[in-house]
Amino acid sequence: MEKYSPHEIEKKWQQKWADEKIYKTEMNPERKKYYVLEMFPYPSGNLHMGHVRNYSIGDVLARYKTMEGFNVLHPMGFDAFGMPAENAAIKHGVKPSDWTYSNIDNMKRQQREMGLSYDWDREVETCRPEYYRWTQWMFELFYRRGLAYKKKASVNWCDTCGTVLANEQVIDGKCWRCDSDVRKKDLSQWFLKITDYADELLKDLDLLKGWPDRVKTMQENWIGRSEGAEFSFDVPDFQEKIPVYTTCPHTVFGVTYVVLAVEHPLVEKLIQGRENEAEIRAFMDETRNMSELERTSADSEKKGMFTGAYAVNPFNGKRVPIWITNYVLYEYGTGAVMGVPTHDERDWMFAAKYGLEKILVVNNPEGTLSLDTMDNAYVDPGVLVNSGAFTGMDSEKAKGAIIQWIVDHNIGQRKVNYRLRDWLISRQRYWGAPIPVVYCPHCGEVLVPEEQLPVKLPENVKFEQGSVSPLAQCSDFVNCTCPKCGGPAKRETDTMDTFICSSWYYMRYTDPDNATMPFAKDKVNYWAPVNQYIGGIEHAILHLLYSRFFTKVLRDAGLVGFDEPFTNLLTQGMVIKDGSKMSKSKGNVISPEEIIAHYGADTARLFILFAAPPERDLEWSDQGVEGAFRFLNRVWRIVGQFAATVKNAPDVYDVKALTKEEKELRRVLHVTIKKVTEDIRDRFMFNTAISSIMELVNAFYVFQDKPEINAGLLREVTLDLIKILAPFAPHITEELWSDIAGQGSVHQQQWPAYDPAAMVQDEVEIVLQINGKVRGKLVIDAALDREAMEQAALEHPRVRELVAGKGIVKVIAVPKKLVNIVVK
RNA sequence: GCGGCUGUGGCGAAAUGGCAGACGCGCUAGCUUCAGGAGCUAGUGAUGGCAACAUCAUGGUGGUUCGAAUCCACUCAGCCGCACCA
Repeated sequence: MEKYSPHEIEKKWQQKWADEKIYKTEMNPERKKYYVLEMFPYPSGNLHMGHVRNYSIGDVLARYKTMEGFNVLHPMGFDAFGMPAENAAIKHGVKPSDWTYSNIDNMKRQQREMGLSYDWDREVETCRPEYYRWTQWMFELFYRRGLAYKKKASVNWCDTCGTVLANEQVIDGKCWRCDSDVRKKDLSQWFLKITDYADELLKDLDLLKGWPDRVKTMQENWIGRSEGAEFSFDVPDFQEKIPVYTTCPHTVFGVTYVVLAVEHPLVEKLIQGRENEAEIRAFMDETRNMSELERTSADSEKKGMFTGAYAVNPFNGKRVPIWITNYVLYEYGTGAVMGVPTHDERDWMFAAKYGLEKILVVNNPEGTLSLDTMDNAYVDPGVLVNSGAFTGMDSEKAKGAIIQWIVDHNIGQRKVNYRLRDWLISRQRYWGAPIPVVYCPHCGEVLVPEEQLPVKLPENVKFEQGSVSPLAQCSDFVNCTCPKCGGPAKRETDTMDTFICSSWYYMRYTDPDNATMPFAKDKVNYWAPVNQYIGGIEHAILHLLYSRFFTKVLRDAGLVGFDEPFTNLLTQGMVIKDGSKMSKSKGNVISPEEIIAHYGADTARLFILFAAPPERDLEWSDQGVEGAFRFLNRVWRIVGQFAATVKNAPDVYDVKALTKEEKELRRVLHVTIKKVTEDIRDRFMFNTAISSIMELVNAFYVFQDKPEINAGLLREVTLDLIKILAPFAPHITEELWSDIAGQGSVHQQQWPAYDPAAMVQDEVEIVLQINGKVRGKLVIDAALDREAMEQAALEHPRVRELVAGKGIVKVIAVPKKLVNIVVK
C-alpha cells in the first residue's frame, strides 16, 4: 500500500474541483437553500491561523449542508479598501491597487491550498469599480432617503491615520486600527443617520435567537436607550431657556444647580463681561483640550466653574446657579443637566467639592434617611419628600406624574435618548470609495447622477507621509462640471469608511455580476439572509451593527424582503500560542502556509477543529498537529488494507448473520453517525464530532488482522467513515472515495443516515450504588424494567453484603443506567 | 460601578441531574522493526494498600436532591465588553 502523501493528493483534488467547478452554485427556487458565510478578510497578504480557523468552521458546515441536500451558497471575497494599501504606497512607492491585487492573489492561493468549498465565480472585491459603483449607489440611496447628511461637528481625529473615525472605531480613546490617541477636531463631515434606526436596532435584537447573548448585550449597551423627560429651566436675566434631559424626573425638587457642557452655545452669552471671564475661558479651553479618554472616564475629577448666572426651577420657582463643567457631554441629551446632589453620585461629588446646597427629596422606604447622616447619594426607589404636591408619592409613580405635570404646563415632554450617535463615514484617504457628491457654487451639494457612477479613483496621484488626502491634491479629480447646471464645480475628495463596503457585500454575493443593479430582488431574497455567519467577536458592534442598519434601510427602500442580515452568528475564539495571542512582537506566530506545506491542509483543518470548540480560544500545539496527522494516517492505512475487499463487496448484506464483534462495530458506526450529525448540525461541537470518529476508527482497528470480517459490513463502515470525515478532511476522503467507490465526488454524496435498530444494545452495564456511592457494576439485559433491575441489584453479592443488617429506605432504578439503594 | 464569559488530570478538553476525566497530546511498558522521532497493543487523576478495595478530587463555602462538574445562593480568581450618557 502506498504511503499517505497529502501534498500529491491535495494538489490533485484542488485542481480537479476547480476544473469541474463542483462547488458552483445556482439559484433554484425548487430547492431549500442554505447560506453559510465567513467574514471576508482584509487582504493583508497572508492568511493567519485565525483565518484558517474561521474558514475551516465554515467549510465543515457548507460541506455538511450540501451532503444533507441543501442548495448551499458559500462564497468568499475581499474587503479590499483600506489604509495599509496606502501606507505601502507611501513607504514603498507601489500603487495601492497593485499592492492590494497582488495580496489578494497570494491569499487566494493560500485559501485554495486549504481546500475550501467556495464558489469562486461569486468572488467580490470591494475595491473594484464594478463593486464600489454600487457602494456609491447605496450612498445615494441613503441620501435620497434623508439618511446621509453633511454637518460640522466635533469629530474623532487620528493623527497617525490622517483621518477621522466613527465613534465605534475609537476604543478606549485610541484608534481601533493603529492604537494611537484620538483627539477632537471640528470638521464638516458626512454622516449616516443610524440613530433613526436606534429603536429598531435595539428591539430587533430579540429576533436574533441564533446570536450569542454576549454580542446582543454589547449592541444593547452601545445603543444605550434611556427613558426620561426633557424640560426647560428659565434664565430670566437673559430671556433664555435651558432644556435639560433627565431619567429621574421625580428628583426635580432636589435641583440645586444647573450645569452646562463647556461647548454649550449659551455659555458664551452667560459669561460675557463677567469679571472672571478670562478665568472661565481658560477652564473651557482646558476642558476642550482634554483627550477623549480623560474627558469621558468615570474616574476623572469632576471640575467646574460658576458662570455667575441663575436659572429658575419651573416646579418650585427656586433660583439655582448655572455652572459649567467637564463632566457633562455636549453630544448627549441637551448638553445641559439639572444637578441633584442627593440622588446622583456624580452630582454628590460635584456638590461636595464646591460646597453646593443639598436637598433630600427621596427617602428610603423605611424613611430613615437624613442629610446629616448621608455620606453618598441615594439612588434607589423610595418615597418623595420636600416635593410640593408630589410629597408622599412612590418614586416610581412620581416619574410618570411629574412628566405629566411637565406636559400639562407645556414646558417639555417625555423623551427617549440614545447613546448611539450618527455614523461618521467621511475618510480623508485615497484608497476607498469616493463619496459621489459635487459642490457647485450655484447649485450647492449635488449627487453625481446614477448613470455616471462609479466616480472612479484617479490613478495618477501622489502619496506622501502626513500630507492631506491625495485626492484633494489631484486637480483632475477635484475639478469637474456640475451635473445640474453644467458650470465648473468641485468634487468631494473624501472617501467612504470601508465599513460601508462591508455592510452589504453578503448581498452582492447573491448576484455578483449584476451590471444594472446591486443585486436582483429574487436572488437576494432567495439566498439571503445568511443562515450562518462566522467571524471574530471584534466585530460585535462595528460591522455587525452597521450591516443590520444597512439591511433595514434597504428593506425600507424595497430592495430586500427581510429584517436582519444574519440569522445565526457564531463568534469564534482566538488562536493563541503559549497563552497569548499570536503576534509578531511576541514571536509566537505559526504560519498556516508552513503547517500546510509540512502536513497538508487536511491535518491543519482537523487539528484546529479538534483542539477546542469553536467559540473558545484555542491553544496551538505542535504536538497536537502531529496527533491529527497520525489519525489521518490511521484512517489511510485501515481503509487501504481493506480497499480491495470493499470494492467487490455487496451493498446489501444480512445483518442477522453478523458475529457479536461485527454487530458491535456496526453499533459503534451508527452511534457515531448520530453523534457526528448532531454535533455538527445542532451544536457546532466539531471537537467531539471528530473524537467520536476517532473512536469509530479505534473500533475498526479491532479488525485490522481479521480479513474474514463480513464484507458487506466492511463496505458499510468504510464508505460511511469516509463520508462523515469528508467535511473535516476533504482531500484524503476524496482520494479514498475515488479509489473505492470509483465515481463521483464524496462531497456530493448523501450524508449517511443512522439506523436506530443498529444502535440497540442487548446488554448494558449498569452501576449499582448504595447511598449514591458506586459499589458495583452489573451487566444486564437492556430490556429489563425497573423492578427487574432492582431485583437483580439486590441479588448482587457485594450489594447483599453491604446491605445486610440495614434497613432499605428506598430504591431508585434508572433503566440502562443505574440502581441506587438508599439504606439506613 | 454595570453587564457578560471562563475556572475540571502534567496539557488541549469530554460529560448539562446518573460510573468525572470520553477523544487527543504527553508519559510508561510490551510486541514489531537492521534501526527509528514509524507502527500495533496495554496502562496512565491523587493518596493508602500485595491485593480486593477504600478515601479524596471539577476555584471556594453553603443549599436543593436518593444522586450535583451540571440546579440555586453567596464568594474568590482570570478574561472581555460598556462606562461621568444625566
